[in-house]
Amino acid sequence: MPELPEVETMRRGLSPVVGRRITRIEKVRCRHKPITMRPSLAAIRRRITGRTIQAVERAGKRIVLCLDGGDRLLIHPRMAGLVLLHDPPDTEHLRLRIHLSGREARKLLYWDRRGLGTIELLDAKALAALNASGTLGPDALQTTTKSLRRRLAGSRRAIKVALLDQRAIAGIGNLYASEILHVARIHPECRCRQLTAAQWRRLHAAIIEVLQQAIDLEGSTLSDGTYRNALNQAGRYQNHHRVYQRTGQVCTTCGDARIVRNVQSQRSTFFCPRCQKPPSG
DNA sequence: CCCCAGTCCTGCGGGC
DNA sequence: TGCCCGCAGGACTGGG
Repeated sequence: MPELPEVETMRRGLSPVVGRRITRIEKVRCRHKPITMRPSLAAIRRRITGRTIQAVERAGKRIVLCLDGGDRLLIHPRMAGLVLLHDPPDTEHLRLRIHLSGREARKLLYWDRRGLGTIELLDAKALAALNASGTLGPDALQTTTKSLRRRLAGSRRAIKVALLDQRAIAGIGNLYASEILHVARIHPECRCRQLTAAQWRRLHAAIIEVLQQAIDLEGSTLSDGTYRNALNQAGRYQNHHRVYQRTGQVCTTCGDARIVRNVQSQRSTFFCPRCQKPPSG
């Protein structure tokens, strides 16, 4: 499931497309339901064919292709989407080929096993409106202890649930939320309001540490094998998971308690009951 | 403000 | 062996 580290890895892998012109957008024949595109594929095609990709950025869990003239193509892989330069995992779920000028890396591919991903074209005005709407909070890697507190400390929500709120902080998903809280030694059911100054500092440090290490190891490829980088290679951070999908296994930090799974907001949470003390009261 | 259930979508694994 | 069901969860929506 692409979260910040996986999307950042994809973004880095896409650097060869910078400076290229979009020559053709090809919808791949696919037996599955088409993915959501806004506006329609035809309209996107009309507007961006012939444009040059000036930069590849990331906004939370979205890849942003910055085009000359100010338009932005936002690719949001959601659960099972990949943005690739070569060799998709299979051809059955290949959705889109964006043909580019130049000699190498002439195709930017969008592959999506579940089809939950979305592709949106925004002009400068729509982009400004999106930024103003607060739909997408500040990037998790750009937060400070102070900004984290300012955005979350007043909430009555459990910290695990709040970390998943992209309006508060962008980029953290279900996997990294559990990992981050374990590093920070904070129980996932602690209410934001009850966290101490020391806990906020540890939380911020853990966000940076976990996300940065995961980026260094090119993200997590789970047993379903879906996530790959832009060159269709697996990540390596899954070998460093402390709690995620480790229910019943001994915690590697305390070497004593076993990892517990519970459900918050209909989502699995994993934690160590010894390292992460439950909230008092 | 916040919570919850439902929705989108497909593949996979468990149970029978 | 095959079928059905539930699960995976990011983001959004509608109702409370």
